[in-house]
Amino acid sequence: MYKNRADQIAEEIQELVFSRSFQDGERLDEIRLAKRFGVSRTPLREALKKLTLSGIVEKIPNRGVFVRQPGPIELLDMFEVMSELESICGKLAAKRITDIALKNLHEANSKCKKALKKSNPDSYYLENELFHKIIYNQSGNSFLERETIKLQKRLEPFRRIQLRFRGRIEQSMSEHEAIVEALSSGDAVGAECALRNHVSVQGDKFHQLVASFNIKENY
Amino acid sequence: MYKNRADQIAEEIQELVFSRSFQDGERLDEIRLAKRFGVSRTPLREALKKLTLSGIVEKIPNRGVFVRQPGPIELLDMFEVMSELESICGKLAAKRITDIALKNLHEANSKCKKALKKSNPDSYYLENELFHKIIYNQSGNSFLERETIKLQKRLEPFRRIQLRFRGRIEQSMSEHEAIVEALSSGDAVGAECALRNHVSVQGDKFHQLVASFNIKENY
DNA sequence: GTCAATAATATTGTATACAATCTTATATCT
DNA sequence: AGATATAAGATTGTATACAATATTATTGAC
Repeated sequence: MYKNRADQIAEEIQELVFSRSFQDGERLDEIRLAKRFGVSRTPLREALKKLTLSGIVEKIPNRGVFVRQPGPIELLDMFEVMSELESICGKLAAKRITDIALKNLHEANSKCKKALKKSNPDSYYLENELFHKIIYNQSGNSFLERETIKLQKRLEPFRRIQLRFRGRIEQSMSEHEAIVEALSSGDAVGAECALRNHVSVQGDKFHQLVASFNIKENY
Repeated sequence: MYKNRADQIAEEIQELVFSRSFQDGERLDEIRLAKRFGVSRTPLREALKKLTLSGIVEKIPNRGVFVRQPGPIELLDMFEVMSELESICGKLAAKRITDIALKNLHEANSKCKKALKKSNPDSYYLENELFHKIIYNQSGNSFLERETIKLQKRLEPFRRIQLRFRGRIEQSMSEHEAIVEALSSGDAVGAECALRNHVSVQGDKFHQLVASFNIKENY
């Protein structure tokens, strides 16, 4: 899959940041990381550059690169954009979705239901991801699809935690029904609203998001 | 402003791509470019990596990097997203804009009018950019602001050409009035629609965009 | 004792040299 | 003559060495 070690290392470091192995504000020492990954500074610097451009780390000239976890405010901002992007995808998809994709969407939704019955959050997350990706794709706008996926990836760790809260999966599932319904009947406004509401962080979800900051996997 | 030569070179190459000094599909030879800019391959590769991640050039492993000008379809996709982003900024700004910013918005709009009277497209473009940036900023969402500016920059060369078409500036100006009106009265839906319509590429604008592909500066 | 200046240290930024990989051309075999 | 295999060439990818710059520590003067 990967062609060069640099991109591979970028992904690995990103994982370490997402999993909080690297704390916020921590400096990423080029030389130490190079030794850790068994490479020279050159590919490691390329990896750090990539992470800098995607906003996961911050580079201060002649000082070093530092981990930059989004704070609550920035995270809320990102979720706000995410909900708008998804709602746009839904709006466009309502008018553009193909019959085949609609069938696949139903199928993905069924798999979500099965995961819910087995009360398997991880499985639900995966099936849910496919469900949403079908909608991104059926927006008929490749650029929008790519951008939405990019942000989705960045928010993934936080969404995953959210699904762990009691009742969240059930609520998510019932919202899916409204989305499918709207897309099936070509109701652009309905799809738009259903998706915005599905993704946006408001009410209880806000508190859950803030709470997720302090969650330790131990408990 | 710049700290390292690599980022500086990235901007310069980007300019060359935007100004079509580098044709679509053209290979960017690392060694030749390094000589041209008087640096070694290392900073030049960093520059190319940056451009790759922003999508301006495409990197094929072990083959090289190639200029990748968006085709008409991709460009339409990007404009569709741009109009939606702007409309979101407007929707949010309608509820969040400060009195001071509203005053600045009026002022920026006045300057646009002056540029229109002098029939100075370049001046109009600059003032217009400020006008829009105030709205992005007053969305109260920093992440949205950054993302919108990023896309705006990428579409800049095309928007600039569009403004050259007869009557386009006058039309743009009258649309501004509706935007200011909506934002002043806190009309979220009005601002949303006005901005989407202002930016989206439809009708005549579509043909102008397609036509701009074949425009030579000589004529 | 405190402030400033200079030296020492550490870290990033760049250049060059080398290795790996892919493409292309040529030669040989069927 | 065509196809395949091998070798030559070109280009990217990586390692290492060096230069520039910023930070910190130390020394000296007031």
